[in-house]
Amino acid sequence: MATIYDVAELAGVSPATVSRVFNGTSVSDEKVAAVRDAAAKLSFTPNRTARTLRRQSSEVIALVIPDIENPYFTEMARGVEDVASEAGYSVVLCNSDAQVEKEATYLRIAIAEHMSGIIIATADESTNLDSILATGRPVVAVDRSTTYDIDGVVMANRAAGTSATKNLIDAGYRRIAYIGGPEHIDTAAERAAGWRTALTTAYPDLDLSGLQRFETFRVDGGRAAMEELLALPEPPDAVVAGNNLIGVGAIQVLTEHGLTPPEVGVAVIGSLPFTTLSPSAVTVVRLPARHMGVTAARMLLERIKGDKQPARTVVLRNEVQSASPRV
Amino acid sequence: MATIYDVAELAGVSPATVSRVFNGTSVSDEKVAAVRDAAAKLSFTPNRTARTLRRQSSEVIALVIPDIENPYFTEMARGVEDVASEAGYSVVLCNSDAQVEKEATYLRIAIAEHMSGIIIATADESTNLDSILATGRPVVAVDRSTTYDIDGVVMANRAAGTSATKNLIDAGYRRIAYIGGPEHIDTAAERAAGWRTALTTAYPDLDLSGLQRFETFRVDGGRAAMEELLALPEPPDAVVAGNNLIGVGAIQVLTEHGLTPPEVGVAVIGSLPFTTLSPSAVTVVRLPARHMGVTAARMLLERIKGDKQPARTVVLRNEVQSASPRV
DNA sequence: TTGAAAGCGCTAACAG
DNA sequence: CTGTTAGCGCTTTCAA
Repeated sequence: MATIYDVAELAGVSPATVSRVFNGTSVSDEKVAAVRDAAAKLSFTPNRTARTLRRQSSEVIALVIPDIENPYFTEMARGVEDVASEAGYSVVLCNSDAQVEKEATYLRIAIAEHMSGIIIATADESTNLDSILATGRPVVAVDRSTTYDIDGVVMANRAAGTSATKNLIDAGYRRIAYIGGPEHIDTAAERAAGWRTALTTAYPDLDLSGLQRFETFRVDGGRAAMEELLALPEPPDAVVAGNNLIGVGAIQVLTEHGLTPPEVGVAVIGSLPFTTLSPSAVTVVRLPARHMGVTAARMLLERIKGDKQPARTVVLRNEVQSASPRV
Repeated sequence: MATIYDVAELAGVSPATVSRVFNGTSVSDEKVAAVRDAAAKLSFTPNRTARTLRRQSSEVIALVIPDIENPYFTEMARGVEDVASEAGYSVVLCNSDAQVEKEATYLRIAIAEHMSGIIIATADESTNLDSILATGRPVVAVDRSTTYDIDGVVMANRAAGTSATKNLIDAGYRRIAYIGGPEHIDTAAERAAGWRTALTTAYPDLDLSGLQRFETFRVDGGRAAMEELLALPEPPDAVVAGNNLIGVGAIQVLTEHGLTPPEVGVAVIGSLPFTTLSPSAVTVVRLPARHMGVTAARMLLERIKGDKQPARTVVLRNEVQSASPRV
């Protein structure tokens, strides 16, 4: 690997000049040319590690998510990546697997590797951001809010819960169950609150007990909860799924029981990019995951550049795509 | 940020001793204790950048994939990550977006950041690995084979094409189309070859012209091709999808046309983790993506540790999950 | 505009 | 077992 010294020697200049050429500070045209020539001849690539050590920061941002296999998060990652790479930053994707310890490890690595910022969808409400914040690095929370005073981008979760439920109500369903993620994740709690409000407003006398399930935000969570609901003495006639994967699990179980969607109403909070369902069978509250990633990345980049305004939280609107009316 | 000098001073030892404590070389028990104490007091985290610069290698491996939104690749990433983090390595996920230029950028970063190895599913047959190989870094190819003499892990692609097709033949279909990825990607070509062999063996007089489509390995590719096939004067009565996303697209279009699967036979090469189809409607050739990631990571780690045996290629067997027989 | 020189924080000889 | 010391390759004052 050629170093800046090799290039300097070949170009007949000082190492400092080579550095300047690669960092865009003023150097005479001839020397620029000479340096570029020499660099090309030696196929020189600046050593980022050395630069990082010297500068105490690197053009890398960490994106920490709880489930890399969830298309919702990969779609978000796409958004982050597009903005970041546009700005010359690379993105390190870290999968916390919804475990606080794994997450802590990645946070430690982010510090030790001098990464310049973090975008994080926390694993848990117990995620500790103290040490990372103590280093002064900007952190943007996505998808889930935190108790810290930092920038955030979230979905309109309560509204999502409400519109999903209302949609089902308008379609004529009544006993509408809700399957959400872990209760202590605010995203899940908010969506559940939206469901409860919509339902009790429409049917004040409906007994909600047994109709609400908290599960993992995964396909198996949706499956388990749906099986339970179906086993109820008085099963629901519709269900709101708290996220995309729960929706998939619930629909799978319904299908297996011969209850293909409009028969039991289904509304899913989150898109189902890879379903093969007829698009009109299920109500989908689209969550703009890519947009969330884009927004978070932009905010982070501004902070990295030194923006000092008070912490902001952006709430992203969602869009309901109704199922066709029940026949 | 505390440095080893701060820790050394507080612990009353030399910086070298601190370094030794954190790298597991022999230090007397008392000093180890003193150092650990001091480190804890200062909440010291070793600076990885400095270590990397000094050691000329870091415990980071790059995983370069063409589509981060494809569950096949994220499942693989999971496998890589599990093995890597077990061994104390972190994984940087790089999305080449099937573009050779983006891929080249990431490869350059991998060098410049001293990453110790690369696992890559190449974007294209024109991917150039020369410079990365010139640095002596181990590279493992996954999913797609390359022209380089390096380790690889691939699926039994031709066999996958054959069994998918045979399965459909056994179910009584005859005009079986094939929708695959770009012809110049060997994965796609091999699967197509398997389809062709199976079909011409069973029906030597069948005219295959028009029945074969090369598209992008994405949902829209599957959709477009399926629409074309359906518009044929003599449309196929079944279709083999060359990967999971193409399968999703094809099934979507069929559903929209009222031709739900067993009506038109469908076999998909690759799993459909998020479909809501009744599992018995479609034949799935399961590709062990996670296992591919695990295998690749293990091979890479061995190479990093200095394994010098000749390049190996591992071919992973797949497992067919048949649709129920046509009624 | 350019060069000399001093580190960034760590590791690895080399002595002791 | 432990300390001293010389860099890894780069950036960035400070002078010229």
